Amino acid sequence: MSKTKNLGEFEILVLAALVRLGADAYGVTIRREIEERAGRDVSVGALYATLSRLEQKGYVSSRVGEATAERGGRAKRHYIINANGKEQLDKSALALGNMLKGIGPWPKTLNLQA
Amino acid sequence: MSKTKNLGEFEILVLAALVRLGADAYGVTIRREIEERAGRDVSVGALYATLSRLEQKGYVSSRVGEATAERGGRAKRHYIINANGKEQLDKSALALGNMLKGIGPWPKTLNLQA
DNA sequence: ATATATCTTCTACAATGTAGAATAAATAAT
DNA sequence: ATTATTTATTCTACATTGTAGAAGATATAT
Repeated sequence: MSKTKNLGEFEILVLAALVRLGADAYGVTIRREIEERAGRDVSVGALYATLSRLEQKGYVSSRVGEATAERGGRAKRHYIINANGKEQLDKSALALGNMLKGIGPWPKTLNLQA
Repeated sequence: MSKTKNLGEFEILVLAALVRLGADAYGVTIRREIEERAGRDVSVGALYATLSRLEQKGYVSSRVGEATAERGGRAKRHYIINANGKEQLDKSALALGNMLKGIGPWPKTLNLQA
């Protein structure tokens, strides 16, 4: 049980995207996942800065991938959330969920209400 | 439809507390609501600074209450979320919900999964 | 070699988060 | 009427997180 440090809102979105994407997670896909699913603009600078900070805190790990791009371009840096990061994400999600449930209305597909 | 400006994580908790508390919302009760329900320490300074900023942005309104305390003490400042603030809160909740749903597990009472 | 495509890093600043001391303003006690 | 006590807000100072866009790196295509 590591120390809880209160993730920021954007950090939460990024960590959630990492969980969703699994092995496919790198800059471009993470950005697209958040923009599409959360309906929110994401600048590249904001994304990488946040990923870097999350890595410094030990919540994610990264490795530079093989240069297997199909049409040229720099190699991808793949990101993966680690146990510590998942733990923080769960805590933040639980706190937010407890505060937000029942005060909708939101679409049925969201199902935040208890 | 006013401009969306991406609420911070703590701002979301505070606005949600205002919705929950309704007319009973003032410093002490807001703080207690977040500490109990979100399971998170809240310093008085952090809370009032955030309330002040939310008011500046037009998301909440406040008024100093009558001096009807039963055992002395300064008058309360009552806070109320306004339509603009509720709109932002809903957007943030929707974005977070869409990213977080299905990646639990969380307690059944949370029901974040779709 | 040079162009083009893909992706990450850097720089600089704005906004949000945080804690604790200080202050204010009411009633209660002497 | 002073002083103590209680309740609550405001102030001060700084740390952390959020943000955008330019710059740089590195691959293939021409």
